This record gives sequence, structure tokens and C-alpha cells, in this order.
Amino acid sequence: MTVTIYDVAREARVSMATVSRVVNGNHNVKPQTRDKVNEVIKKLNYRPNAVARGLASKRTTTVGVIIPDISNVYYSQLARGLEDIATMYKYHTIISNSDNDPQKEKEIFNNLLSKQVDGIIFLGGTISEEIKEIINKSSVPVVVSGTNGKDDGIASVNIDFKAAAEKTTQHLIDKGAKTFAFVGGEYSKKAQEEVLMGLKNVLSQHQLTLDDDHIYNGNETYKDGIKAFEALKKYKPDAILSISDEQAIGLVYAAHDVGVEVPESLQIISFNNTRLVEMVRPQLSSVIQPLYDIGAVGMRLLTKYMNEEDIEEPNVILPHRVEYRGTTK
Amino acid sequence: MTVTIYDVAREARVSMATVSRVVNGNHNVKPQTRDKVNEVIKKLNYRPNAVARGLASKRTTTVGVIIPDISNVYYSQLARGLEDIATMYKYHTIISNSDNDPQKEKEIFNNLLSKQVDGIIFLGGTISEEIKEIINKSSVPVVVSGTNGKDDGIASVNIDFKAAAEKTTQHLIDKGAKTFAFVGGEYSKKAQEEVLMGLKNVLSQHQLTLDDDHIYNGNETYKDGIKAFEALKKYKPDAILSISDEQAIGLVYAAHDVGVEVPESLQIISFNNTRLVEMVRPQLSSVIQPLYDIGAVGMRLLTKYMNEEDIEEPNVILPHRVEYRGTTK
DNA sequence: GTGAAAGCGCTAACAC
DNA sequence: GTGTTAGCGCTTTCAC
Repeated sequence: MTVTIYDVAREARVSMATVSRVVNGNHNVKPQTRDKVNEVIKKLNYRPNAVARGLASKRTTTVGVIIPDISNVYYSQLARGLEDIATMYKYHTIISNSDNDPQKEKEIFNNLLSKQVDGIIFLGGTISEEIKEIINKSSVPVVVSGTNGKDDGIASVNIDFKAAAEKTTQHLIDKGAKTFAFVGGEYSKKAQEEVLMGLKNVLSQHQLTLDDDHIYNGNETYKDGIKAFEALKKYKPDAILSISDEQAIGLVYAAHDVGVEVPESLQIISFNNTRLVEMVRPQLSSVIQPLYDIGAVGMRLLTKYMNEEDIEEPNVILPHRVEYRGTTK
Repeated sequence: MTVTIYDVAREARVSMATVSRVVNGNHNVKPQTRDKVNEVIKKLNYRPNAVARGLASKRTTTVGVIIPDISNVYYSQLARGLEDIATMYKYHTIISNSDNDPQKEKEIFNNLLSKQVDGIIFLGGTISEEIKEIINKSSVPVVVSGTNGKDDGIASVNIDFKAAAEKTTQHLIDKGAKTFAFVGGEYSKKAQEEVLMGLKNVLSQHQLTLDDDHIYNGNETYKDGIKAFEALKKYKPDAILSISDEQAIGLVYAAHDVGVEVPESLQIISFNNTRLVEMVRPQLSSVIQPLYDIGAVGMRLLTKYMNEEDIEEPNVILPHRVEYRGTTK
């Protein structure tokens, strides 16, 4: 019924080994033989069974992707970058949503290993102790995209959030901001730490401080941004740094609704730069994270590990830019 | 090195078959034996090899997903629904981006088959003749989510766009609209046809017509929405139906920028209802497509096919609602 | 340049 | 309830 390598071999009057060589582009085949085999392959409509190949060769050309939420704009852009490079290198991707839940992350990791993936890309703003350990013990290479894994000894690709925060903070101060606030969530712990560090650094250089009450932690959605503004407005901040675009958009509209003018009385800047930024008025000023590239470079790095190529630098920092659009002066 | 079923069998002093039974939850095992085997499994940290299992059983518990663009908000919400149900039924999903390119769709389809997936979910607004044929000849079940496959004899899950268009058109006419326009793209061909049919139906009931010049076809992005407005403004439409949210948002802002007031002089309604709708001001009136559910129900339907359960209805129509927010009177 | 044959790790009859 | 055994479809030595 299903045509196998054996059928092709018989029909082409060669051995299975030869067919295998042809299919895998091995050079040690006489052109004449190769042509004959290819002809039979076409005639019989032979399609190699990747599962059998995986079992015999111990390589599945499949990588696993652990992602918090594929319906989140930020992560889906990373995923697209990942996927394109995977396809380019002939890998397939098995994608599973973790909701940032360490327990689920662990389960997914084990399931991926049982599927014999050749490597794993981990997305998620926080690397829990348990996951860190699992990654470090993993039998296949793992790369983290969008989060810095350097301190945990994990290969990673991301941007320098601290530098970005310093740059934007300086800009906001130059434009007259004195009272700052920060809006984030629990998903992007690492990035958040870096941003807060950069923010506080520059603030202290100007004899300014960030009160703990001015830090809001939520769930990084649009609605949560509205809540964040409600919580922060009593402090009358004149500049807010927001980790996520969705939250920032919530801030913009919540401010607008109570008559706080953006950017005149309140400047807002976000650290995501998803395609949402230009779909708001005023358009959102933001740190341009090259999301697609962060995914793409992460996958490229993983292919290097999987093919045992030389790795110059396991912790890649991609350049960022700050785009001052309508929500800053 | 890697622990196999054989190692477990030897250590537990039983046969491989028994270990296999325990691992697969087969009931014909004495509780005592079961416990012993489970103990050894834990002790040896045995993890079944899904690839070997796939080869032997001819079931991979993996489904393929062909998706136009995972970074598109509309599709990523479908994908999340899909994935959750797949996980619930213990399937993994291999996701590949097609960019709506029939050639790529075909390649992906073949690659998925060679990976021996148990079923395939196809997402894409258009089902080309070639793909239709491939699906109908497929050795594994295929379900289309978000597009009606009924005419093509393909199992599908979506909403009734024609009815939705009729309802919204009537509403707009009730609110005084006389000159209509339509903005769509080439990606959602099927839905678009249905919407246009419904629109024209109701229009003709009111002795109104939709001029062909009033139909704009683009690429369903925010920027394209701006272009669409540029192209249509000379006709001074007082109501625009838009297939995609992103395009609709472009329309809103383009209108705003030239002083056309929404919804006072121009009403806009979109057919997507992604999470974008509330992130604009005024908030977008839209047909509520239950995106998550369309994905989820599609995957559920696929599991029925894969398990050879009875199918009551291969072409599921999910209910929709119209939410009149800020861009309609 | 090509073939023979031994697995890869598991499932699924079938026998007992 | 449990064991034996023959594959699943391919890759990969090792000969020749």
C-alpha cells in the first residue's frame, strides 16, 4: 500500500542502501544509477518516512518551541522569525504554549524530549530555577530567545534592556520629566529587572528616585494597562516606562479618558514595538526590539549547536533603537 | 546510555510487552506487576521514545497545522485554540507558515505527510484548486478552520459570513447609511464572497447598489487600510465593511486624518474581532468571530476523524454576534 | 560505486 | 496475565 524504500530498490534493481544514498544526496552514486532511482521514485510517488528515518539516524530534523502564548503579539512575532529560519534549515517546529507556568514548561520539555527533538527553543520572560536546571541537564541543545540567559549559563538572544532604559530615561528627563513610574508584569522578569536598573541608574545621576509605589506589576494586557493607570494616577507621574505595548496602549487611553494629555502632561514609552505601536493615536513611542530577528537568530544559533558548528558567542545581544513617536515629547 | 524499554524489562524481570502494556495503560496487567514496572521506570528515569512508538504503531500523535502567518493576530488566536485542544487530546502540533502561497501550502502538506502526522488542520482564506485536490486525496484527515469547505467537500469550521453581513448592513442602513464600500484582500476569498453576497442582498432590498469601484482589494494590513481609504474617499462612502481589523483600524485613522468623522460621517465595521478592536479609539464595531473556538472546534473535529468517531456534521457553523462599538452609530 | 545485514526502540499479534 | 517474536521503514557500518 504505502511505498517503501524497499519497493523503490526492487523496481530500480538496486539495493536499499543505494536508494537511501540517492534520497540523502550522498555523492557516492553513479549518475546513471542516480537517475534511474530518481525515475522510479517519481514513478512510484515514493515519499520517505521521516519517522523511520528518525529512528534509524537518531535525528528527527524537528525542534521544539516552548512559548508562553502564541496568541500574544509579541511572542507570535518571535515565533515567525524562528519558524522561517527553521524552515530554511529544513527543520520542523513543534510549538507548545506554556502560559509561563513552570509546571507546564517542565511537562512540555519532557514531551519534546520523548518526541526526540534535535533541539529546543525556550521563550519566556522568566527562567525558573527548575527550568534552568532542566535546560542545563538537557541532552539536546537549548536556546532562549528574548531573555538573557547569560547569568544562568544558557545560550540566548536578546537586546540590552538596561542600555535601552538608560537611553529612554535620559531622553524623558531632557524633555522635562521628573516623576517616573514603571509598569510591568510577572512574565518578563529578567527584562524588567534590567529596565528598572537602567531607569534607576539614570534617575540617580539626576538626583531623582523611583519610589516603590510607582512600580506597577500586572499581567501585560491592554485592560491591565488601564488598571495600571488607575493605580498610578494619584502620583501624577509625568513619564511612564511600560514593558509591554498592550499595557502601554491601555495607559494611553486611560490617561486620555480622564483628561491627562499625552505627551504634554504624561510621556509614555514601551519596550516591545510589536505591530501594535502604530495602530494607536498618538502612536506609541517605543524601544524597537527586533522581534523577528531575535527569533530568527535564536533558531540560527540552535542550528549551530545541533550541527556542532563553532559558537563564537552563546549570548547574543542584538542592537536596538528607540523610536520617539507620539507619546513622548 | 539512553534507557530503553528493554532495560526496564530486564531490571523489572518482566518482558518488553509487559512494560509496553504498563506504559500504555493496558488493563491486562496484575497490579503488583504494574507497580514493580512503574518503580523501575522511575528509578531508571525511563522516557518512551515516541519516534520508535510511531514507527511501530503507525500513529505519531502529531498533527500538522498549515497557517498563513502565525504573527498575524487573527491566525495566532485560531492557533491558540487549536493548540489547547490538541494538548487536551495528547497531540502535538507541527506549525508551518504558508503565506497563503499555494506552492508553499503544497510543499508543507507533503512534508507533513512524510512526518507521518495523524491529521492536518488547514488555515487559509482561500482553498486553491490544487490544494482542494490534495486535501481530498489525503491519506490522513484534514479539517479547515476559519473558512467554509462545504462546497469543496472538505470538513470545516467557521461562521456564517453572509448572515453576518446582512445583519450589519441592515443596521447601517437603519442608521442612515446609503453609500457603501467594501475593503478586503486576497487572503480571505471565501469569506469575502459571502460578505459581498450578504451586503448586496440587503442593499438591493433597499434599492441600493454597490458599485464595483467601491470594492477595494489589498493585503489586509494596517497600512493597506490607509491606502484603502485614500482610494475610496472620492466616493464619499458613509459606511465601509472591512474584512480585517488591521485594515479597519487603518481606515479609522486615515479618515480621522482628513477630518472625516467616525462614526458621524462614516461608519466602519470589521469582520474579525481580534483583540485589536478595543485598542483603538473609537473602538471598532465588529462581527464577533469566536476565533479561539473556531480553532478549538476544528481540532476537536479532527480528533474525531483521527479516532474514527462518528461525525454528525463535517461542516460546522459557529454562532456569531455583532458588537456595535464606537465606529458605528 | 554498490550490496548485505544488523539494528534503531517500540507495538501487536499470537501463544501459553 | 505474561512472554515470544516478527516487523515498522529506514540508516549505517562493513565488505567487496
